[in-house]
Amino acid sequence: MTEPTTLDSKDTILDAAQELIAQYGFAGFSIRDLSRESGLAKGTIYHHFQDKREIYHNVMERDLARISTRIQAAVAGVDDPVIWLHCFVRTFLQEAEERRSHIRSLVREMGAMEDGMLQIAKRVREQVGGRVASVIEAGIAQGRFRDIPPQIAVMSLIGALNTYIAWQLVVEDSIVDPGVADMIMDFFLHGLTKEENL
Amino acid sequence: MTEPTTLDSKDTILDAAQELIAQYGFAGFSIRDLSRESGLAKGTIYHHFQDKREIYHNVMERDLARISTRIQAAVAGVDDPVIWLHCFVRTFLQEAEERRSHIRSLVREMGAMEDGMLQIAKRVREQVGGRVASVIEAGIAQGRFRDIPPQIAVMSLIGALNTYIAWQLVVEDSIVDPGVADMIMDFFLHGLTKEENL
Amino acid sequence: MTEPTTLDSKDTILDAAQELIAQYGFAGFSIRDLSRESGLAKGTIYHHFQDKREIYHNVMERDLARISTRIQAAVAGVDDPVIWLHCFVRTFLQEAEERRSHIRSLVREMGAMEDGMLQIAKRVREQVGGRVASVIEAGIAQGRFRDIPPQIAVMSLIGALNTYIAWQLVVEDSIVDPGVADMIMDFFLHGLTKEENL
Amino acid sequence: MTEPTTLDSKDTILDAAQELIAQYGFAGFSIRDLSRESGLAKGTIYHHFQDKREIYHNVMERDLARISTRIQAAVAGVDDPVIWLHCFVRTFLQEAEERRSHIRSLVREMGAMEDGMLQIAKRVREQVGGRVASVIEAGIAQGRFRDIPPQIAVMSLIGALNTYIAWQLVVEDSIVDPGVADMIMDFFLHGLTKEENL
DNA sequence: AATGAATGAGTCTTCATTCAT
DNA sequence: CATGAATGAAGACTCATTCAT
Repeated sequence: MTEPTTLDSKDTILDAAQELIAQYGFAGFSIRDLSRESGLAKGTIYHHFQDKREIYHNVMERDLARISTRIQAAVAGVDDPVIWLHCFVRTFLQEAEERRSHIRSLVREMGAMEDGMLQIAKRVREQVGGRVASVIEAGIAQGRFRDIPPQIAVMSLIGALNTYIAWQLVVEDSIVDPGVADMIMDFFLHGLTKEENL
Repeated sequence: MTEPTTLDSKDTILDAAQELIAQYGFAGFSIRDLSRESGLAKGTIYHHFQDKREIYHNVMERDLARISTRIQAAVAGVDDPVIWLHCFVRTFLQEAEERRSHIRSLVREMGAMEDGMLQIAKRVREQVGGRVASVIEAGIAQGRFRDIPPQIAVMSLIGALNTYIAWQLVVEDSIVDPGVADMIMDFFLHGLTKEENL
Repeated sequence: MTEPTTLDSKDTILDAAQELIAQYGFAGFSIRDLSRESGLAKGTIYHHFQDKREIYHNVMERDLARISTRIQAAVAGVDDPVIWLHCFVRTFLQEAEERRSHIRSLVREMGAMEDGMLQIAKRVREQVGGRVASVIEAGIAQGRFRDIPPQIAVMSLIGALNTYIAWQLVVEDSIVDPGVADMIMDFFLHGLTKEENL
Repeated sequence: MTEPTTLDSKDTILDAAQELIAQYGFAGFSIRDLSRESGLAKGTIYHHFQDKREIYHNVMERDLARISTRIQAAVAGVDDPVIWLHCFVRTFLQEAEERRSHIRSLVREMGAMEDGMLQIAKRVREQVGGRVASVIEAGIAQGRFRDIPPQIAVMSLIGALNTYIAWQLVVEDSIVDPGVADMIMDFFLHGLTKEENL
C-alpha cells in the first residue's frame, strides 16, 4: 500500500505550486522554482503532471473544491437568505485570509489565460457566484429583496469582497478586520442612499 | 520639423507595450514581442528605457494620467453627488471599454508587483478612489447618503465595476452594455433590500 | 558502467573552457563558444555550473591543483635547495609548455578579477610561491644562500619564468628551449655581477 | 584656432579609455562605459576613432611613448651601467605606481591580441627591453657584468619588476615600497648564492 | 565637432520539457 | 516512483557601430 506516497508527492507539488502561483502568477513562476520549493526533482514533477498548465489546472481545481466545500459547510442548513449571505461573506473573507492565493490568482491571470484555464475561472465564477445568485433569487422570490438582476447583485458583492481583499491583503499586507464583513454586508443590503431620501 | 521623432518612438513603444501588458501581463510579455509589435529594434527600446520594469512603470503612469484626466473632465462642474457618481461610473466603464489594459493590469499583477509598481497601484487607488470618497463624504454631509465609512462604499462601487469589467470584457470578451452602468448605480445607491423590509 | 557521464560532462566543459579562457580571457570567451567547443548545449552547461564565473573558478582551481601536484611530484625527496630549484624551474616551464592556459590566464585577468577570483590567484601565489620561499629559507639557514628577503628571490624567479613564458610562448609562439631553464637558474643563483667585481 | 578642442576631446577619451582598459581589459570595457566615463556621446567617440581597436591602439601607443620618454629622461646622461639600471628600476616602479594601467594591460591581453596589437606589445618589449639589454651589453663589454645572454638578464629584471607590480599593486592593492627597488636591484646584480660558495 | 536615435547580432542566463536510468 | 543529465528555444539585456542632424 504505497498509494499514499503518490498522493503525498502530488500534493506536495501542488502546495508549493499554489504558493508560487499566488506570488508570481502563472507566467511568473518556473518549474525550477517549483522543484526547489517542493524539494522534488523536475523529472518527478513531470512524472506527476504533463504540463505547467496541468499543474495550474490542478491547483485551481483543488482550490476551487476547497473553497466550495468551505462555503457549503458554512452555509449548510441556513435558510434565511440574509443570514446565508452573512455566512458567505464571513467565510469568503476568512478563506482569503487563510490562503490568499486563490482569489488573487483568479483575479490576476485572466488576461493571459487560454481556453483551458478560462474554463476553470468561469467554473469558479459560476459555482461560487451561482450559489450566491440562487440565494438572492430565493430572497427576491420571498419578496425580501428587490427585483434586481441577480448578476448585478452578485457582482457587487463579490466585487466588493475581492476589492477589499486586494486592497487590504495584497497592497497593505494588513490583516482582515472581521468587522468589515458586517459593514460590507450592511452596505450590500441597504446601499448608499439614506432611507428618508428614497 | 521632424523633431517629435523622439517622443514618437517612446510613445510607439509604450503603445505597443500597453497592448501587450494588457494581454499577457508583466511577466508574460517579452521584449522581443514588444520589438516586433512596435516595429522598433530591441536596441532602440533599451535606448529609450532602462528596463522592462521601466516600461511597465511608464505605461502605468501614462494610463493613470489619462484615466484621471478623463474622469476629471467627465465630472467637472457636477455638484450633485448622485449625478457625479453616475458620470463617474459611465466614464469608468467607457474608458475600460476603449482601452482595456489599465484596469485589467492593475487588477492582475498585484501579487507579483514589487515596491515601485505597488506605489503606482496605490496612487491609482488613492487618486481615483480618493475622488470618489470625497464626493461620497460630501453626500453624507448633505444628509443624502447614509453615514457609512466612505471606504466601504468606494470599495463596493469600484469592486462592482472592476468585477463587471473582468467578467464581461475579459472572460466573455463581450461589449459593455451601457444599461449596466445604470443598474450598477441603482444597486449601489439602494442595495439589495426591498424598501418595505427596512 | 556509464556512471562517469556526469564527471565527463563537467570535465568536457572545463576542458573546453580552459582552452577558450587561455585564448580569449574571461571577458573574451562566450558561453556560446563554450557550447560549440564542448559539444554540449548551453542549457547543459548551466546545468553543471551556476555561472560563467563558476566555470572560471573551476578551471582555475583544477589547474591550480594540477600544477601543484606536478611540481610537488617533481620535487619530492629532493633535499638540496639548488637541485630543488632546478627541478622546480624545469617543471614549471615544462608545465607551461604543455598547457599554456593557467599561467597566462593568471597573469592576464588580474585587473578585472573580482574577489572570488583574486582569492584563487592569491592561493596560487601562496601555494607555489610559498613552497619556493621555504626552500630558499632553508638554503639561507644552511648558509648557502645570501640572507635576502625570500619574497624578493621568489618574485625574481617566478617573474623571470613568467616573463619568459609570456615572451616566448605567447608572443613568439615558439617552443620552450630546455637550455633556457638552466640559464635562468644560473642567473637566478649568481646575478649579473662578475665575481671579481664583488 | 579651435584645434586644441579636438586634441582635448581625443585626449579626454583616451584618458578614460586608459583607465577602463586598465580595469577591465580590452574585451571587458565597453564603448558605453567609455562614453559615460569620458562624458562624451558615443557618436563623438566614433567621430574621433574608427574602432574600439583603434582606441586601444592609441592608448597603448600613447602610454608607450610616455613610459619611454619617462625612462629616457630618468636615465639621460648616466654612463655607469649599474647606476643606469638603478635609475631604470626606480623609474619603472614609480611609473607603475602613478598609472598602473600600462604594464598591467600589456601583461594581460596578450593571449587575445590580434596582430595589430601584438605589434605594439612587441614594440614595447623591444623598445624598453632593448634599451636595458644594450646597457647590460655595455656592462659586459666593460667587464663589469658576467658574459650572459642579455635577454636572460632583461627577462629576469623586467619579470621581477612586473611580478612585484602585479603582486603588490594589483593583488594586494598596497603601495609600492621604495626600498624594494634597491632590493630587487641588489638581487638582480648578485643573485641568490652566497659569495663564499661561488 | 558633437549628438543621440537606431540597429541587429551577440551577451549571459532561464525556460519548459524529454529521457535514460 | 524518482532522478538528474540534457536540450534548444526563448528570456532580458548589451554590444560595437552607423547615420541624420
